[in-house]
Amino acid sequence: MAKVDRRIIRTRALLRDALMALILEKGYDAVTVQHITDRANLGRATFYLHYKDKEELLVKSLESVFDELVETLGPPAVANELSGSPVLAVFVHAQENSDLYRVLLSGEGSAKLYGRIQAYIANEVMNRLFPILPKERPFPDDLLANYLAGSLLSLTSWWLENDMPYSADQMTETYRQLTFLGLANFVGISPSNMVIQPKNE
Amino acid sequence: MAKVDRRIIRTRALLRDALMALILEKGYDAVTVQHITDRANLGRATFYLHYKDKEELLVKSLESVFDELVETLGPPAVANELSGSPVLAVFVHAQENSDLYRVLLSGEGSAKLYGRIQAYIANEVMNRLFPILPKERPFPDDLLANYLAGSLLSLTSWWLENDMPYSADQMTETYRQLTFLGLANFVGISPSNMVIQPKNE
Amino acid sequence: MAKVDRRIIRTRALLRDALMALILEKGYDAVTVQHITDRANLGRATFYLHYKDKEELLVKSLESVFDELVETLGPPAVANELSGSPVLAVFVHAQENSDLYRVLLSGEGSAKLYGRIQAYIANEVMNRLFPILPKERPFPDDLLANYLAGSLLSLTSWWLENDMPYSADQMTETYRQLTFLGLANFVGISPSNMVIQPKNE
Amino acid sequence: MAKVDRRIIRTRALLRDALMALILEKGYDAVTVQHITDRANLGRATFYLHYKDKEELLVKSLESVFDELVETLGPPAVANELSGSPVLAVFVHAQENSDLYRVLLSGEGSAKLYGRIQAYIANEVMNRLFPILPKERPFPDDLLANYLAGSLLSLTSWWLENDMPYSADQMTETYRQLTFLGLANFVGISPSNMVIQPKNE
DNA sequence: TCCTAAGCGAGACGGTACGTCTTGTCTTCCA
DNA sequence: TGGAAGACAAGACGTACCGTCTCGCTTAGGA
Repeated sequence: MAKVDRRIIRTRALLRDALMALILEKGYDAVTVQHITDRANLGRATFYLHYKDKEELLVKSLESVFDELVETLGPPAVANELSGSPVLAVFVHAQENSDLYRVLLSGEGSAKLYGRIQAYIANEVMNRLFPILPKERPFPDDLLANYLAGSLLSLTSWWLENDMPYSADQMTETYRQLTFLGLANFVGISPSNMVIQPKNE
Repeated sequence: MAKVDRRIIRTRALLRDALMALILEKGYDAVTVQHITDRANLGRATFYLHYKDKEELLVKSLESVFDELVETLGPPAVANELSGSPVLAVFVHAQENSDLYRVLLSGEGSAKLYGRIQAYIANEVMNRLFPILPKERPFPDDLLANYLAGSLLSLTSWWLENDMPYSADQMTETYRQLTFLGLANFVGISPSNMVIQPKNE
Repeated sequence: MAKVDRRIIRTRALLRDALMALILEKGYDAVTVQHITDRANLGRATFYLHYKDKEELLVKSLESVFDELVETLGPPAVANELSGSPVLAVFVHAQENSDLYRVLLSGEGSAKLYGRIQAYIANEVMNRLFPILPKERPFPDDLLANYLAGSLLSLTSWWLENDMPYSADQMTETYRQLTFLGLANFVGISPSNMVIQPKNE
Repeated sequence: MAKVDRRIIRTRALLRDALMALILEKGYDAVTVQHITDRANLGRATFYLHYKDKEELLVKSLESVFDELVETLGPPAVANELSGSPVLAVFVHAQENSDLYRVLLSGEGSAKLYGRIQAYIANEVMNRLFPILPKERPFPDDLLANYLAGSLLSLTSWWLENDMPYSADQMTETYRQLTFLGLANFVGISPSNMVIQPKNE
């Protein structure tokens, strides 16, 4: 078994922490490898012993952050009974790591990253929500998963950028109302120019 | 009045076209100023006579693309009666410029860009939709606008990445159903773990 | 015709001078490109606009130094009558550039360089001396040329390393006596163990 | 007395052999410590347990090669009667180790090395030749020793680089003729521009 | 129609970051 | 204790872009 040198653990933690701190300070694009290693008190060459480039460090580092989130969710099978809403978990996690999320979701994070997070959430939606929905669904699963993930991230972005004016519970409820009940329930009408004829072909 | 040299028009058009072509070929980040000017048969220094950097050229260039879209929408005031759904217009525009949208929305576009587009759409939503909604709305306007814009972009992304398996009309209807009628209308239930108690404070 | 930017001339001169100064200070191997450009007040990248690496700068720079020497020799054809001894010219040139020669010939210069100089001199010997020697020569021309060049450099090395205890004239005469008259003329004997039987085959 | 671990002997031999093989393959400068230890199947750190750097290993290794040569010469005192020409011994040794000499003398060897070998030979010349020469000598001893050593190395270089077209005996004779009898004996003249007036001061 | 200010091509230059390579030191384990 | 393995700091390498800056050429549009 590959026994990992304890120094490696330490070095990687230093790099991860330095990267996170620097992203929050100046945005992902503006951070250089030199900055990271300076902050971590490591040689620049050492960086390359562990990661191919900035991107790889970021991805590996985020994995550990999101692994935390996934752990709080528990196994998909029993999620709906035991562990409360996974949506709530996302808002809570975002609240606890608000600095990080703020950077990732809007402004300075790389677009690749945003897409990756959305895909990640969409995947979780598929695993957790769909098993408890009726078999018959009028839309393709991945369309739906993508839509729900995108909506969730939009709300989260707005929430963080406006300094979290509501509680995580309230945001969860808002999300539920918007996605499950629909706007019509609240505004009373479907505006006329939204009513279009189904394409006849 | 300072009459603008025709060469300036020409040069800027060449730069814009070169940038667009190159983004489609290799993604925004991978494009360099040198690439752009090579493609446009211009000197690199010439680029800087017109734009501060790649970003500025991109933004200015996209403006012209989206101005096109806005023109098809017509003035907000009469939108709901005359010009059909603005949502449909977005899907149609995305279809007509699918290569461009694909790059912008997923993968290689800069995150800043994505945010800017979302904000742009959110703004249009505010201008066009809200005047025809009831005055009383249970959510903050910008939350709603952001949510609707995010949902629209999510659907558009999914659509383009899956090679547009539906018509623009169908996507518009899907969007309407999801956002206005809500998921509950289709799946019949609001899953139990989504029902949470409003925070009492 | 390629009109060379005057800045280029200036930049190359700065680089050459910086290299020479630094070689004298710390030896060729210890000089880095960064050192050179720092000394020359130029950006490091600028170096690479002009030379592939340190070696190329050195070679190109030495060419200009030795071109100077060759100019004082004049054309080979008339060398023996008009311009005095080319050997003397070498000693004089070495004296005038003693710092440089000291570095090149012993110690810190690269071996490649030493070989190149010897080859250069050997070539000049062929061009200048052989035309005025009798046609019949008992040794191959390049053996002889190499021998004479090597001897000359050996003497020059010794001379410089011992702080030039003789004049350039005296060194020239010494060289002439050793190579043309031979040791036997001065020590009277050919030591017994040097007398070997010609190989009969 | 500290009995030297047999493993140490073995390790050093491996390092020496690896270095020699690699120098022949790619030249001294291009060889790295990593290359050496890879070839020797040793850890890189092990190298530094035994030698300060590449240079030290080289010098120590060459000592053993040249110790061989010195052994064939026997003690200086009786050299002239018993052991044949030391010059011949050099040519023979060079022939037997021609690959090594080729690298050391021309092209890729370090200049420091070349100088060291020349100094080594000059020293032997002083010890072996001068005792059998007349007391009165018109040139400083070290000038002479250096000259003879330089000439010998020049000839050896030429010989090896031209694939040894003559026997070691013939080279020895050539050397004797050139250095002891002088060129004048063969070409008949001392060219006019070599005749210079002694400097009167 | 000329002339003059401008646009432009060409490319040198100072910078900054990159990812790679080598060196020499150190520490931890194994035989 | 000698050696293997390899983490690490240091720092040079050559490359790639960036944005700025001249320098001349050419050319459009006002005199």
